[in-house]
Amino acid sequence: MADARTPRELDEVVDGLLEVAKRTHVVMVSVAARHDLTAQQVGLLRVLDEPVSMRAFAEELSCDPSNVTGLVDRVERLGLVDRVADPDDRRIRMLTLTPKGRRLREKINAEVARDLAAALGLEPEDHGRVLRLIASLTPTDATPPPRP
Amino acid sequence: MADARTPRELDEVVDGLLEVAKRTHVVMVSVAARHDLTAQQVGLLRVLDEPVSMRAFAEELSCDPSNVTGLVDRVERLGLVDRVADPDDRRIRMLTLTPKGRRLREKINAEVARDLAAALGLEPEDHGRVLRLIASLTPTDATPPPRP
DNA sequence: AGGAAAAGCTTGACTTCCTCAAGTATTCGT
DNA sequence: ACGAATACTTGAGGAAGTCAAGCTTTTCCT
Repeated sequence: MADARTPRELDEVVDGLLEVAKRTHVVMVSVAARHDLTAQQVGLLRVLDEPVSMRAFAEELSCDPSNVTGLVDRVERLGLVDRVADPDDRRIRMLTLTPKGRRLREKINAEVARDLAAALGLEPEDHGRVLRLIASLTPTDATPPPRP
Repeated sequence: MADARTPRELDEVVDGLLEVAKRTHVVMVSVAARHDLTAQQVGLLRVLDEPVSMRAFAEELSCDPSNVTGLVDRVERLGLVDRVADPDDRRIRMLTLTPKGRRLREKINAEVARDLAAALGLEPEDHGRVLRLIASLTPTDATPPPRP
């Protein structure tokens, strides 16, 4: 409807979101580095509250399965994760935290929360608003949109 | 104190923010791929509304300057950016869009806005709320470089 | 049941991104 | 004027990503 305001505003919203994403990434990298890990390795730990197949994790990351092979190789070498064969389907390897991996996961999650709150200036009284906003944004169905 | 609610809520906020960051990244990668670029290359184009030194861009990315050398090499090879010598300080190379680069930048910015809005389910009536929230979050002073 | 197709993972070749250490040019400070 | 700092590049090397090809196991079809 030839509304000139909306696109202009949208540009500012995009800038803001990209800024938030950038700071989030910087936090992930710096928390990871503190434990001699990479941001993706921390991402893997975060997902592994419960075991997940390599295939499922590749989809979570929107990446090729062969990429996950290398990622898991490195994390397994650190003794944080095991590949556990699924008894019902021997093609599947379930990624499972070792006790060491689980301890590190708890510690790292706490640090991510603390540092991210600091990086964004998140105050406790903001939580409600942010949660409501996030809930309304992400269209809970994880539909990755442009599927031509 | 000893408020058990706050940390629990904070965890949900963190999850939401990471989800937003993830979708943002997916959008950047897919827009970039559509033009045979990478997400970082698109990031460079976005920054170059006006010329920027390599040093400044490395700080923007929080990365080592030598990384920018390679990044710019590739984008220069595509004819999107030029290294222009600064007449006042011959150490400095100002990154400058070529006409081709500028045209591509406009097109890509529009696509990022459109696809990001779709990926997050951003409605025009959300803009105001998002903008206010973003403004209150990011501790406005984006204090990157104390400029001597 | 038996064989082709599909699913889950790995391997190998290759690119990009990224860091660190070292090196070159240029400018700044005293 | 000379040493220190700044801006960038180069080279070595790791992590992360893609694609194509291959192996094993499961599923599907008839």
